Amino acid sequence: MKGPQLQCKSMRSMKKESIRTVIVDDHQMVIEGLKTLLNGYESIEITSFFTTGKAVLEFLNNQPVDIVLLDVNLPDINGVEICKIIHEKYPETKTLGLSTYNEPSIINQMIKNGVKGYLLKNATADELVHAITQIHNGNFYFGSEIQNILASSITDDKDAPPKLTRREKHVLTLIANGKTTNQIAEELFISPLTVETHRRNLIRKMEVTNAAALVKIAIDKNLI
Amino acid sequence: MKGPQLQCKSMRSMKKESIRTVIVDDHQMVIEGLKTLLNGYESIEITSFFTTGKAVLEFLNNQPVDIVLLDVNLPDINGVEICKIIHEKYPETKTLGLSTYNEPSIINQMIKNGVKGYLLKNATADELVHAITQIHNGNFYFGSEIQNILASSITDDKDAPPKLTRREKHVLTLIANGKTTNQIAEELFISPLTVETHRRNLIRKMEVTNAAALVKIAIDKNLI
DNA sequence: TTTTATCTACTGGTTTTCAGGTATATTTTA
DNA sequence: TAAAATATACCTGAAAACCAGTAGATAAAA
Repeated sequence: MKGPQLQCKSMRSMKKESIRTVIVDDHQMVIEGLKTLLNGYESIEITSFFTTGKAVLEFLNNQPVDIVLLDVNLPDINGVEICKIIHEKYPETKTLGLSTYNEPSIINQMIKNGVKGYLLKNATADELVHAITQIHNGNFYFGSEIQNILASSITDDKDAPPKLTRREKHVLTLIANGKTTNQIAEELFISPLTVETHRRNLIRKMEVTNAAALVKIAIDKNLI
Repeated sequence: MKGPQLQCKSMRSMKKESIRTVIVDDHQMVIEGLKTLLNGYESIEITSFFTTGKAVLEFLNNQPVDIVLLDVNLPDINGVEICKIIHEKYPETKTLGLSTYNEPSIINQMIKNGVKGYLLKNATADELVHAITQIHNGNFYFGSEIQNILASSITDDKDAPPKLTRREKHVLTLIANGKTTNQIAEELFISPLTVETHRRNLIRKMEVTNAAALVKIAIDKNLI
């Protein structure tokens, strides 16, 4: 399926229309790696690269870009947030998520925020190029590992965000810090009985049996 | 068992003697990045690269290597372990730790296991080369960020490993899973009273006041 | 403007944890 | 081998957590 569909595209410009791609990653080594991996592929042009979310958003303000290779863990802005901003402000620009770890909840959030594909950083050059090409053609691309992760996380329905209220999150944080019901009540200027209620609701919502497990699950789900 | 490197043995005086370096990282992108970054430097020769700990240990069995660029997070063997093995079996070979995150406890363990230097993956090419050169000359090299991390972690004395026993770690894990003292006792075929003792010792050692905080701290310190 | 969600508060009860101890057999280490 | 660390076990009593149900006051959403 690779092959002679290159020239049929009814090009807007002359030559081969290359896919304008930018890289966002806070690690120089990864940036270099990506540049090297994509070096031999003429269809893809690395327009620029950035180590912060702020920088790439500024750039997009002035320059049209086809694909953003977006690392999830950035120093300034969360990758999930950047994803959202990009797709709201620049609907033409497509994002391909990249990360080291395979956290279903993050991937899910990225998808909700409009990411068009997702790869782990151990991807090969071919896989990377394939992903970029697919996404540029309006398709989605998720590596097989990612698909497995997503599939299992959907069937399990596990990382479904249990929708904690603001107050509950606050109480949860205090519980995780070792505060007792009475201490929490003092701190929040409410009755210990109320704190008990929140505590109960947290344990029920998170489907656990005590505070220790509650804390663990909460951390697992990045709620703290 | 490979033959054809025999004649290279006595080439100290030929040109500049290059530093035989191997890369261990499970991410293709990082490997490519490292190769690219080190490309222009003739003094450093990337002999080979690996994506697993097992592979590099096998290689070292047959080939002498000066420097191992060692990622901490590998799929099979823990980077900390590999470090230890390498320095025990191949004292001539020096390791330079590489990782994304700056976890003082891990860096400390690596140092204990003989690592000669440590860099974050956002290091520049110059920094990398400088580190490799320094280490090859018998010095240590730790990036300024790492030094800060180590300094603060020493003064804070915070991540001091509270030295949990095997049994205590086991109990800790079960507590984090929401098990009660009695359930744990059943599972481990010991008296609930014993479990209570372990629980109390855990809470004392970790300097917290209850199980919820215990779980949080334990996760923070990567004990679970 | 209903309806829903959230925060708040209470009663009454059971279970679990936490903090002080003590103590013995086994394993590790110096 | 002697000493230290570890794993095991027990006791008591107080504090805290947990369970189940109810319900009023707001605040947000339909």
